Amino acid sequence: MDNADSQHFAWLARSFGRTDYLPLTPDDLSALAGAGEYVEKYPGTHLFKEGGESDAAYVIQHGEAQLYRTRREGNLVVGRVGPGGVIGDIAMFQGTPYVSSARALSPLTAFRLSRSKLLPVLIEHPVIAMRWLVAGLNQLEATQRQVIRLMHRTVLEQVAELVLDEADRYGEVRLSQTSLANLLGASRQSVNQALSELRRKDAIETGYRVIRVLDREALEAITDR
Amino acid sequence: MDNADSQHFAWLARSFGRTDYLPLTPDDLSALAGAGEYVEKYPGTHLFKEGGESDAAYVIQHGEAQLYRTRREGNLVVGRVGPGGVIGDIAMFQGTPYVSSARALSPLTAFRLSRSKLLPVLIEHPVIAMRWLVAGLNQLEATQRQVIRLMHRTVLEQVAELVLDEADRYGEVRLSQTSLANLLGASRQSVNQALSELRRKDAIETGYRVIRVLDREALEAITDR
DNA sequence: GTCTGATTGTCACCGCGGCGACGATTTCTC
DNA sequence: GAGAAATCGTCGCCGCGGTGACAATCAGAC
Repeated sequence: MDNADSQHFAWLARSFGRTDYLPLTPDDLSALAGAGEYVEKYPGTHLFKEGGESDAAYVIQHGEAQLYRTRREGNLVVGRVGPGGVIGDIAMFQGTPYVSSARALSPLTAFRLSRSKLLPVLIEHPVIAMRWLVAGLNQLEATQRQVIRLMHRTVLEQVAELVLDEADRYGEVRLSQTSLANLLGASRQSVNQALSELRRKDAIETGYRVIRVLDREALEAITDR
Repeated sequence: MDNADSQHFAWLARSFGRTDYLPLTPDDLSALAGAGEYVEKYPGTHLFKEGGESDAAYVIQHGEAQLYRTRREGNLVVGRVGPGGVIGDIAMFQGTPYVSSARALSPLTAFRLSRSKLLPVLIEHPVIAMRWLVAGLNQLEATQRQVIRLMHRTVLEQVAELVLDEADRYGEVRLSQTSLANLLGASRQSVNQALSELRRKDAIETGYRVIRVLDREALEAITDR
C-alpha cells in the first residue's frame, strides 16, 4: 500500500499532490470522446516517462497513478492521482517533454487524449478549454496557499493536521510512521516524537500501523492556523 | 526602493513572484479590446482589494503592481507584477472573492477585463482561452519547481543564488542585508554570516548597501544545481 | 563638523529537527 | 512455533538558523 516508503520526498505528493483537480465533467468527456481512447495499465507500468515526447494527456478513470521525477539518488514522488485526475496536460500544452514519469499504482484505466486530436476539439468547444483553464488556475492558487502553510510549521503541527485529514477520510490512520514521515518530509523519529506528544495529551492512541483520534478538538487546537 | 522591508514574507514575492506570466499577446489584446477598457492608477491606489467581489482581471500595461494579503500582523507580499502581467484572473474565473489585494507601486495603466464581457469573448475566441490556459499551467509548473528548489536549502546556498541573480540583472546588488534577508525569508544575521563566508572565499566583496561579485564560478559552485 | 538614524559585523544562547543507534514489540513466513 | 522482517519507542549528538544584544561604521540633515 505504501511502497512510497522507499522514495524520498513523498511529502511532495501531499503538498501539491492534489493533482486530480477534476477539470472535466462527464459532459465534457463525451465531447472529448472522439479525441482519445481508453487505455488500461497494469500496476507498475508507465503511462509516460520523464523526458519522453509529450504527445498526450490522460484522464484517470479508475485506479491510481503515481507521478515521480528521477533523481541521482532515488526517485522523487511529486504526486498521486486518482479517478478524475488529469496528468500530462502541462507538458502536453507546453509542447515540452514530460517533466515527470507516471506509473500505475493499481490496475488502471485512463482516457488518453492525444494532442493532435485534442487541440481542434478545444478550439471547437471553448467551454472545455475554459474549464480546464479554471481548474489549472485553481490548482495554482491551492499550491501557493499550501506552500505558505507548509513553511515555518513545526512537525507537531503538521502531524496533527495530517492525522486529522486522514482520519476524516478513512476513519483512522492506517500508515506506518515511516510513511507519515515521508508524507511530511520529516524524519521518522521526529514524527514519533510528535505522536508521543499527542498521545501524552490523550489526543490520539497509536498501535502497530494505526492511529486513532481520541480528541478532535485537541488536534485542531494544535494545527492552529 | 525596498520599503518591502516593513512587510514580512517578502520572500514570497521572490518565490512565486513571477506572477506576470504573460498569457496575452498584443494580438489577443486587440481581440479583447471590446471586453474592457484602460484604467490608470496612482501609486498607492488599489486595483482591487482582498475579499472584494472579483468582477474583473487586469493586464498591466505600464508600471508595477504589488499583490499582498492582509494578516493579523502586517501584510504579506505575495508578488510583484510588471508590464504584461495579469492579475485577478484566478479569482475572476473561479467566481470567488479576490484572495489578495493589488496596489499600484508606480503610476500604472492597466487593461481592465470585466468578467461579464470577457467570458463571451473567450467563447468566441477559443485560441485566447487556450493561450491563457497554457500560461496558467506554465505558471503552475514553475511554482512547483521553485518550491522544490526552495525547500531544504541552506541560507548560504540561497544567498549565493540570489546574489548571482541580482548581479546578472543589475551588475551589482544594491540592497541592504535586511532586504536580502526578507527576500529569502531568513534572518539578517544568518544572511550576514553567509556573506561573511562568501567574502572569506573571495567570491564577493561587500560594502554599505552594495555587494559585488568577484568570483562567479565560486558562487555557482555553491548554489550547485 | 556634528548629530542622528540606518546599516553592518559579530557574539552567545537556544530550540527544532535530522541522524545514527539500540532494544522492544508486532507481524509475517515457513 | 521459530526465525526473519517490519515497526515502534527512545536515546544522545550535532548542525542550522532564529533571537537578542552590542559595538563599529556609514550616510544624510542641520
